[in-house]
Formats: sequence, structure tokens, C-alpha cells
Amino acid sequence: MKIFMSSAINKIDSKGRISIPAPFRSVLEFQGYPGVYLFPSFTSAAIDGGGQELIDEISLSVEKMQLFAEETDALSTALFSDTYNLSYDQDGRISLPEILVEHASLSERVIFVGQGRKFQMWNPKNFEKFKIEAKIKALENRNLIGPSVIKEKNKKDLD
Amino acid sequence: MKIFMSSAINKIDSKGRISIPAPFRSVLEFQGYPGVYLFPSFTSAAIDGGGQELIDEISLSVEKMQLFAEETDALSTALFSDTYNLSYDQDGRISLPEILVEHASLSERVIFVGQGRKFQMWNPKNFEKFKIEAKIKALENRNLIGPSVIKEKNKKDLD
DNA sequence: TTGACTCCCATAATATCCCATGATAATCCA
DNA sequence: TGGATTATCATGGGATATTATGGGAGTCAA
Repeated sequence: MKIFMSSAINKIDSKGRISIPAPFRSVLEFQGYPGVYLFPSFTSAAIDGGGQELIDEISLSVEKMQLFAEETDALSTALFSDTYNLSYDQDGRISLPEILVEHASLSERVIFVGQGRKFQMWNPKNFEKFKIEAKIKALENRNLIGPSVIKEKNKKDLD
Repeated sequence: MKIFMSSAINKIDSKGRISIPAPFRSVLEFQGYPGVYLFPSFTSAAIDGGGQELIDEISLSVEKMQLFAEETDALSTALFSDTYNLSYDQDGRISLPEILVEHASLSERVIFVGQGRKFQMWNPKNFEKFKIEAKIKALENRNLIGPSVIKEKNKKDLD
């Protein structure tokens, strides 16, 4: 299983294009096709991204729902109306839809953050704040993860 | 698996024509033919649209219900009497039946909204309200969706 | 003829393709 | 091992293709 990991900062150029980091591209292509699915994060000022597997997982949960029900329309609108399927060019670049740029308050520099099955794109400035809080939460919840994942010694690093 | 996603605003021109967004056309053509099925939404002031697969799914579910003849007639009438099969021209445009325009209160600008198996066409003014509520509902129903899309709240927050 | 519709072309804006460059990382070989 | 060569990558920019949309001309029916 290939997953998204590590971080990288790339730039949006004057035409609105940005390179997907090469290691992420290799995960995406492993999932079947040279493109990416992007949508606004439900909980953060960030863009969520993933490949075919992520979208299949989402589609599957909606397909089980009734076709003509108000809740189905609402849920599938929330999930799909701002989701973009962008295939990147041979240089690995996509051009970001304006609505996603706004949602994540992106300017020139964008940080790609691997999160396993998906990744996120942040304004680096906002991500720094988020990262500090995330580490604190991770420590508080480390018992939910495998015991050997986050060790006591890391706590010292944050002090 | 190709599905309808993203949103796009297009205009109805002076002749009553409107372009189907190119990404939607590519889904429709993938399903077999360069045309679209449109019918009034059961629950909203919007037009529901889809391709061959959507119509097949609807027909199939009617057949499976094994209703009495009168009930089948009633249901089929409700489902299909206002359904239009429109093939678009080489520029990807259709002209909308008046009854659908009225049902969705369309004027010049129309927003196409991807919803996975189908899409909807809205007056952008009306859609904004619907979308905001849809996102709220989605958060309330986050347990229905794949875990990597809408995250569980932290355990602490639930206490 | 009139109105509704279709086919075709024009155009402007945008997105994509393709090549070039510089930087960094990986490889190779004496 | 260390220095040179080669790959890979992000990014800039010109050329080309796609897209939405306006409008002219032709077709058909009433």
C-alpha cells in the first residue's frame, strides 16, 4: 500500500499552475491514473486531496443511499459540488480552481502535507499554527494509536 | 468509474441555449451517447440530470418494486412524464424545455452542480442557500461517510 | 411568412502542451 | 572517497487546443 507522506512547498506560478510533488504523483499513478481529486476540507482552511481510492470510498458511501431523497441530494452536494478532478500535465502541474484557492487562503507558496490516504494543501503560514496544535492533540490521544507509535520521549521535544 | 462532480455557472443565451459543462459532457459520453436526461427534482426547485446509467437505474428500481399495475403506472408517470432526453449539438449546447425552466426558476445564469450519479441545475441564487444547509447536514451525518473525509471529533470534545 | 430549431463559423478567454532552464539529488567511476 | 556526470524535479514562457458564447444562415412546420 502506497500512502501520502512527507511535506513539500511549491509555488503557484503566474498562470495559476502548481506542481504536485513528485512523491505524491507516484502514489496517485499507483492508484490508476495521472490525476488528483481536490475538495475543500470540511474542518480546516485547507484543501483535501487524494486519488482514485479516496473518491471511490466516498462514492460508495453515497451510492448506497436512496436516489430521490432530500438528504441524499444534500450529502452528495456537500461531497461533490466543490470536488475537482484535475489531471496534471506531463510536468506534473495542475491549475487550481479559484474556489479552492479562496477556501485555503492560498497565495504564492503552498505546502503539501502527506496524511496517509489523503493529503492536504495549506498556506504555509496557517499550517504552522495548525501543526503545533496537532502535535499537542496527538500526544493527548497517543493511547488511541499503537503504543509504540508516539513514545514518551517525544513529549520532551514539545516542552 | 466516472461521476459528476464540481460546479460551473453557464448562461442561457438569447436563443434559449445553454452549454453543458465540458466535464459533464465527458461523463455523459463515457456512458454511451452525447445526450442528457433532464427532469424536475422531486424535492427542490432544481432540474435533475444524468446520462444513460441514471435512467437505467431508475427503470430498474421501478421494475423491482413489483407493484400493482395502477401503482406502476402512477409511479412511472411521476418519474417519466416530465423527463426529457436532449442530445446536445456539436458545441455541447441544449435548449431547455419551458416546463423545466419554470420548475427551477431559471433566468440567465444557471449553475450545474455535480452530485455523483447525477447532477442538478439551479438558479445560482437559490442554490447558495441549499448548499450552506447541505454542508451543515453533511457534518451532522459525518458517520455516514468514509472516515478520511469528515473526521471524527476528538474524544475530548465529546466528553 | 413567422417562429422555433439546428448547423456552422467567429471570437475571446482560458487551459493545456511542449520545450528550456536552473537547481538539487542520485549515480558513476577513477 | 571525492569529483564529475547524469537524472530528476520545479518552474518559466511561447505556442496550441479547448471551451463558452454570440450570431449568421439554412431547415422545417404551421
